[in-house]
Amino acid sequence: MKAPTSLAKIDGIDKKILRFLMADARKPVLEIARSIGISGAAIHQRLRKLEASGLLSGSKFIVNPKSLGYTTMAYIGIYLDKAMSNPMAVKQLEKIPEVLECHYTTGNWSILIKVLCRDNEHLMQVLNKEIQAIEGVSRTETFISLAQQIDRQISI
Amino acid sequence: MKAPTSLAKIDGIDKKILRFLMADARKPVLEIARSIGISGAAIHQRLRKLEASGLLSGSKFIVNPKSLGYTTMAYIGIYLDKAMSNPMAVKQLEKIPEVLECHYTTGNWSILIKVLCRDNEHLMQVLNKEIQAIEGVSRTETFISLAQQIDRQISI
DNA sequence: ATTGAAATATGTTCGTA
DNA sequence: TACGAACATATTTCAAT
Repeated sequence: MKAPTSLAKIDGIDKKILRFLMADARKPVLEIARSIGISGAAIHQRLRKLEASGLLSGSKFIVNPKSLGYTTMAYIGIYLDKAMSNPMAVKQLEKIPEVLECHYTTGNWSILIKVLCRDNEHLMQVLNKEIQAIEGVSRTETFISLAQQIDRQISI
Repeated sequence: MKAPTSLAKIDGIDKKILRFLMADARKPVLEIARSIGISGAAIHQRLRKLEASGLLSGSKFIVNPKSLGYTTMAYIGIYLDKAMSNPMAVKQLEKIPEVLECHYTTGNWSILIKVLCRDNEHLMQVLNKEIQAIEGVSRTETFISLAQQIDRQISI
């Protein structure tokens, strides 16, 4: 992945290609080619350019956490002591596999994290034994997601 | 995607396959086969089973929003009037492309959303002209993400 | 930037163990 | 489940426009 120095210029064909692949990363380039009416080689070249520009940062298989028994998602706002630097806290949070996202935020908290746990009991363990155990964490506020109703990427 | 009726049973080989594909959805199955020392046909068969079980819910190309000029991410807690039902609000939020996630949460707010905007001004527009305009939205609290320091899926 | 064609590699199915 | 072989597709490169 390259850090973008300037904005990527993409045209309508790029957008069509991206929309296909954002929905299904394994869609064959030749299928896309037939759908939008240009050659496979052209798409291949465009994808190389998009990747080189840093606009494409890879692809992922999506696993359904519920199939693995992970049904409890929550956001946790974390208050940090002044003494505790954000990077130090993040380093500790990285070691906790249940922490899927970590944001350095404006507002009440220093940090907002998203965690995924098997159930409420597991969430409680993670809160009490993992998060609260981090030095510098003074207080937390937890918001359990009862349902995730929207989940998507930037619209192209 | 199938809703999981029971927990998926996956073994070490399944995990290895998933780890490869979660990191790079386009990694050729035959490459994975060579890496872990079983035949491509076996992996193919396992992937079909994992998909049928609902554990695999597709794949995505990841686009870097910064390359498109989207640099401001924020979480917004939304207070809904009692009269406004959650599904009605979600229906309106779905129409706003800047809204990437929407959670029905416990705690202070009725809804927590994640939005992605070009800049602070764009965020302000979305807040004032889109979110606040939704009937039933009484108040919002915004937390801007100054930096996202962790972003990953469930660990397998 | 795009194309078609050639060479290489992969996806997919199937019979068998 | 896993395998290998056979067939169908896809990826990748390249010379030409």
